[in-house]
Amino acid sequence: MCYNNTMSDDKVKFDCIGVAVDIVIFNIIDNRLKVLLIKRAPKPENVWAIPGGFVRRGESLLTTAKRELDEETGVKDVYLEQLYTFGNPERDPRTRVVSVAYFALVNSEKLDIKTGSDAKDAAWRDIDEIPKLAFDHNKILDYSRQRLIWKLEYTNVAYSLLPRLFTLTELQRVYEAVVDRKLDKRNFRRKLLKTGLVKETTMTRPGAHRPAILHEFTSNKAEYISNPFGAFLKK
Amino acid sequence: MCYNNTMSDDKVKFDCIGVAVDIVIFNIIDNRLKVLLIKRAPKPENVWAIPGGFVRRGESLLTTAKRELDEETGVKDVYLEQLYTFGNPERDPRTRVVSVAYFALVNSEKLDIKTGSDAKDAAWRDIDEIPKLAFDHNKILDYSRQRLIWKLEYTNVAYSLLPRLFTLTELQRVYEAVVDRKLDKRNFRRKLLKTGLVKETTMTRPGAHRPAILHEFTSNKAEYISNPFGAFLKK
DNA sequence: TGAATAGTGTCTTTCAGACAATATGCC
DNA sequence: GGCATATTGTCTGAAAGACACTATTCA
Repeated sequence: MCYNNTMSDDKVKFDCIGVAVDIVIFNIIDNRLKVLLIKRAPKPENVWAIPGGFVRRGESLLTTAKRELDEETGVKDVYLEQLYTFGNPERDPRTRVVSVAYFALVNSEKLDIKTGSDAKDAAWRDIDEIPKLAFDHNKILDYSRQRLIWKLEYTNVAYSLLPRLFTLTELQRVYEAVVDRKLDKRNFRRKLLKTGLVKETTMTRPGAHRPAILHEFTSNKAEYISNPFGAFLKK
Repeated sequence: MCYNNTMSDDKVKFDCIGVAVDIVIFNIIDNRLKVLLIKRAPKPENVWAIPGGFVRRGESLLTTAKRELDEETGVKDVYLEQLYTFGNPERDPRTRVVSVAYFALVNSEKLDIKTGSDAKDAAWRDIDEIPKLAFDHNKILDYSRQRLIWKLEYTNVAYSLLPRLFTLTELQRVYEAVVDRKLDKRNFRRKLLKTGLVKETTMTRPGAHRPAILHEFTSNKAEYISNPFGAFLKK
């Protein structure tokens, strides 16, 4: 049992439960959807897991998430939102821990994967090649995958997964990687233009063949879009 | 600081944080969307709040939510889902408490509002007449309102807010109460039929005028619907 | 000029949104 | 028959979904 320290008629008594924040960090590498996994140093040792740690005194949940994210990837100011809270009594065999899961979207432009004190190793793993993870982390990952699909359907967060300048084909590859399905190029572009999500620049991507026009997002703030992809991304 | 009780190389150290579950309980009364509020007996005293309590040893978050719901309303087997977790360090001035908010949908058919030991008083309050609540409960309520709208757009959970048999006008009133806007009767029914959400029965509702055909839901399991209201319920 | 990728338009069907008259039961 | 509520259909514009050819650059 825990108690707070204030005067007696304000006394609060409650069971002692650890509160942790775990983060699913998504990235697109080589047109594939990847997740950052770490190999745990603490128990359970040498098992893959998603990054996370306990909430510290005075930290909000979001602050904890940002700190963990910075420790693992060295990035700040990325897309980050709360996902779900997992609290089954047996989810951590060591002691009672409630995990508030967050999910983050980063792009490869200026990533810097560190190996923090908590982790022996870190690696980007393809979403379709996830090993058995510690605790209930596979469940958390399933959940975050669904959320990501939904986010691409109804918001503009795709900007978080790409560098500032990109081609329309690259953007389509992001959507295809997330929904795990080929999309029709003409319909995708028609739909995309209606959303007002992106605009052309005057630059092109030099390549082996016809150069593609580079685009940028009209907004780098997370928001709902006016003509969401909704049904378009569904089967 | 808290520690678990196992052997030393499994030792886990973490700050002591209370984990509570608070529940937003929605109901439709007289065609208006209502929320169950309680008047607190513990500090802060005599302030309205949404029902809730600490997670007990061995309880999952969902179990806690079900227990609280039963204590407050006497109902079981209602629609209940996790909403969001609120964890700002200052949200409870007594001590550090993280609140996992749930939201529940009940119907008036067999409600039994109790006054539990924690609450001096309980009342259904109109969603548009919510007083200043304890802690950050007003924020929780705002959040749950948004979630409810979304749920009606994309899932069949409306069945939770109505008795087994209902008229189409009554169902429309539920949607109107939630989105807080009048809907076109013909378009609503056309859209509704496409969803496959409801089916006719052979019974009618006796009344002062032309009787309406009673309908029932085709499914009483929460699920996404195939032709969601989506855009229809938006402005 | 051939290879590879970028970019573009039409047709059909379905859905959203606006709109008003008829049907039925009760008194 | 009058009243109150229940029930039903059409038209128009927008979006979804299927589908194939032309344009440009480089080697």
